[in-house]
Amino acid sequence: MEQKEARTASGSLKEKQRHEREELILQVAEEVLAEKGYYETSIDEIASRVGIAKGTVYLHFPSKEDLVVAIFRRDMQQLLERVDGVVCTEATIHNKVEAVLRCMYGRFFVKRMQLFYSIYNSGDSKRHWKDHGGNLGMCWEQLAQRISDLLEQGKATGEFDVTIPTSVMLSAFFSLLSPRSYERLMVEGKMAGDELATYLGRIYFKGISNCSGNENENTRTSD
Amino acid sequence: MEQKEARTASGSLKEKQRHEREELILQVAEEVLAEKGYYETSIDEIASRVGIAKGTVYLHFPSKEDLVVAIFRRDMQQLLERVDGVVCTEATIHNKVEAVLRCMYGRFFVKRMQLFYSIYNSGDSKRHWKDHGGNLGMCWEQLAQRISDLLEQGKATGEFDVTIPTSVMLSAFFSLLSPRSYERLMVEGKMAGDELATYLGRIYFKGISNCSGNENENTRTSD
Amino acid sequence: MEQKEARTASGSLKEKQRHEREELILQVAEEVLAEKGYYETSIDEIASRVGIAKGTVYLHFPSKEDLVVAIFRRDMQQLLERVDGVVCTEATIHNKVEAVLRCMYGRFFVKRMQLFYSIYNSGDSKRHWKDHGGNLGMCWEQLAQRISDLLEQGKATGEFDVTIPTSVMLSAFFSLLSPRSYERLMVEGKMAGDELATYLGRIYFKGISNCSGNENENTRTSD
Amino acid sequence: MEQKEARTASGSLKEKQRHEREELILQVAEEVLAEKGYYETSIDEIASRVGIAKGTVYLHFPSKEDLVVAIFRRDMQQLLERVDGVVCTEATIHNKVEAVLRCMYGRFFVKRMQLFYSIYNSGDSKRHWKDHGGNLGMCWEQLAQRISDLLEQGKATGEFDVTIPTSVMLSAFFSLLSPRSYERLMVEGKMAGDELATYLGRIYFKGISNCSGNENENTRTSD
DNA sequence: AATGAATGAGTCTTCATTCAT
DNA sequence: CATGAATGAAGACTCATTCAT
Repeated sequence: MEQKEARTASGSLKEKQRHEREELILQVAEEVLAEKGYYETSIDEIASRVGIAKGTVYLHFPSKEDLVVAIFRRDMQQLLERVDGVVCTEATIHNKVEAVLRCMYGRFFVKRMQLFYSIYNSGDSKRHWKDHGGNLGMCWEQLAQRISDLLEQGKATGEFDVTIPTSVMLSAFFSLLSPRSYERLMVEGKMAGDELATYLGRIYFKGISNCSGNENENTRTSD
Repeated sequence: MEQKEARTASGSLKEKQRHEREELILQVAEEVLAEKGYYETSIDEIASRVGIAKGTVYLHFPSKEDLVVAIFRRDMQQLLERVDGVVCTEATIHNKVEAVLRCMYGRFFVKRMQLFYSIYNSGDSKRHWKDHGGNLGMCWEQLAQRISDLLEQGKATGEFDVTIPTSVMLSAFFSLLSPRSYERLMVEGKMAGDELATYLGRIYFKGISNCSGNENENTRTSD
Repeated sequence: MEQKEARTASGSLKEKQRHEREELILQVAEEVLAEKGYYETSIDEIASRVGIAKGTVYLHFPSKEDLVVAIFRRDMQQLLERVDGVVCTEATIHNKVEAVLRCMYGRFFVKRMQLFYSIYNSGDSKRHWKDHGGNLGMCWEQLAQRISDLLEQGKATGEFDVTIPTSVMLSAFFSLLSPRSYERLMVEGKMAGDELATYLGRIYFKGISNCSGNENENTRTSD
Repeated sequence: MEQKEARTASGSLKEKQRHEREELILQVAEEVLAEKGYYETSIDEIASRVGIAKGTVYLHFPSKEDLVVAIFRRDMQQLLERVDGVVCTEATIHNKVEAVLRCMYGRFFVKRMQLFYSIYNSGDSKRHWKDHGGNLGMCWEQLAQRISDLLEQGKATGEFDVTIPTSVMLSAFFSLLSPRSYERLMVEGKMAGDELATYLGRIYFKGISNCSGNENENTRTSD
């Protein structure tokens, strides 16, 4: 009864609460998924870690898959925003790409990226995620497109090596660090996330740069 | 007494057949696993694809996990042998590393590597595979050690950039191509496996080479 | 706030229902187990006899073993309570032991005891039930202790034969009737449960009594 | 070829060997079954303990059940022979029954009896063993008959209490010691098998004897 | 809206039994 | 005969999903 008074107000209030809860579920789910992997994570665990009932999760996400897809999308959105922010800058192409690299391999996103990798590379991805693939793929494609564009521009300005296909550059960019390797370096190698990103960047950019790399050339001619 | 010869003979025959069957299971299992991932692959499916009964699989491998571990070990063994073969060569360090790279990313091994990646990076790997981890890890460590050694040697000869930690070089080497990216480039980009390996090699070696990469240096100092 | 009361109320309601369901499962399971034995009883059958799904059983009992252990415990508890009730009485030692005997071999408990016997004597009990054995054994020990105490007291008062070790008396007490024999006598011999208990009691008590039993003594000395 | 020479001779030789092997299987099987129980014992284990192939067991016994039945029968046969030997004696009825008791609970047979009990009382016996039940039951009945006769004779001579039904006496006789209790007393109580049998005999015979058991009578009148 | 009990399809695994060699 | 590889039925257990409250 007392709820009737302000239906519109409570509507937006409820809406806000709903959104907050959804966000919380996404955060916790991402955490658990990153920790245990898709198949070892049960809806039960997510719900209990959030402190809600299992059914409530289904009130927000129609299936486990959809939950994961939502995480993908949310993170991709964030990443895209950051990337777009970078692209609009007045910096060098090289610096732009490097900034993007820092986004993805820096301490902030690497956890999320790990999750994507583990699911995206889990073999069954083709069939299993096809239904949602449209959306997922679209997000991913957008990101890939942004980076591709940057790489192409870099080639145009003569910064990047035109003899290497952009698609390969792109793949290499995405593959620079597997989740597992990351963990190794961070935990066993006690390396800071950003330091790592810096090193990887150096390898990558020297690798794709247009510099002649003449010493290499010499060694290469020897075979 | 006369049975003894027969026994050894039939023993080796049986042994051979057993080994063949086992090999067949391993092959098919590897295939299915690569296709569907660990969790989406059921022993039932492996068995029916091989054309045998479920129980027969268990005759050779005491559990699903053991089956996967056996695949790991077998492939690692092969890879290690190849790598060792390469290491013994009289080639440049650079060429040796490149040869190893071709092993791992060339048409032959990439499928296997994909499986390793998908399982190794599946998040729960730490806990789930620990029991067998000793063995698996050992195989993997051996491989990593071989490559680390090569990289260190390359640094010593001045071929590789000493300012980049070997561990990072190693990780980058292992991560050059994620299974998913590979598939993309092969299928959508219609790129030959070896061609791909060549491009990746160029990026990687230029990336870790000791060349000054002065253009890059210039752009880098600008930030 | 208004939910809090409801929550407690509904909590206890749910709790009650849960308990009822659990009790129902225990009853049916006990029945089936007694009928078919541990290994021939499948969770599926228990569930379908209760009229619920297999999973529901696992909602209450984490494993088949735990289900059986729960039955054990529940029945032991009941039995212990009855025995304790008897022990507190002002009756003769003899009468107390007889009352306990009636508990165990009377119509009420004999079914349950049968189940215990069949599992307890199933050969692999040592290994198989060890984990829970702590609890189970404890219940059983308590019962055994009560009866041992009574027997010792009986010896002290001169009612029972001090020349027979209490441990043997105890074992004989527990073994007075095997489940199978019970069934025979009840079904084929058309004997009432309590009548049977009376006869067994007579044999047992005369057997352990301190009476000289001179005829026997005579015949025994003849060999 | 060399086998052809003495087909008849070898026939009986083979026959003997076959019988020896069968006996060996029975012995080992009995051992394992007593150790692990029916359901926890696999044909595989029996075969490997005997040192033969699994299939060979099936050459002698068409099924696991049949193997167990054969053990039953063999042991029952032996027991019956001993009992018959005892019955033909010129001893007192009491002594005869006691001798039978020593057979069953003495060190020699108790292991076998344990196995019988555990299977016979395993709940599913009715349905599960029905096919063979005819035979098994027959053996058992014969034994029961012998003992019943003795008990009846004892009643006739006034040695045993005529007010207790023979069927109850018989059941009590068979139930005097459950396998589990036996183990307890032997292992924990460090009691010799024969000593135990003596104590049980004393309880049992005093229990079924015709002695007035006046002290007991006194205590009994007190309630 | 939130809950969490109930569901049941799907998986791994075991083992008695068969049969080609 | 002996073998032991192959079979496949059966059972314990999990967990995403549904739905009555």
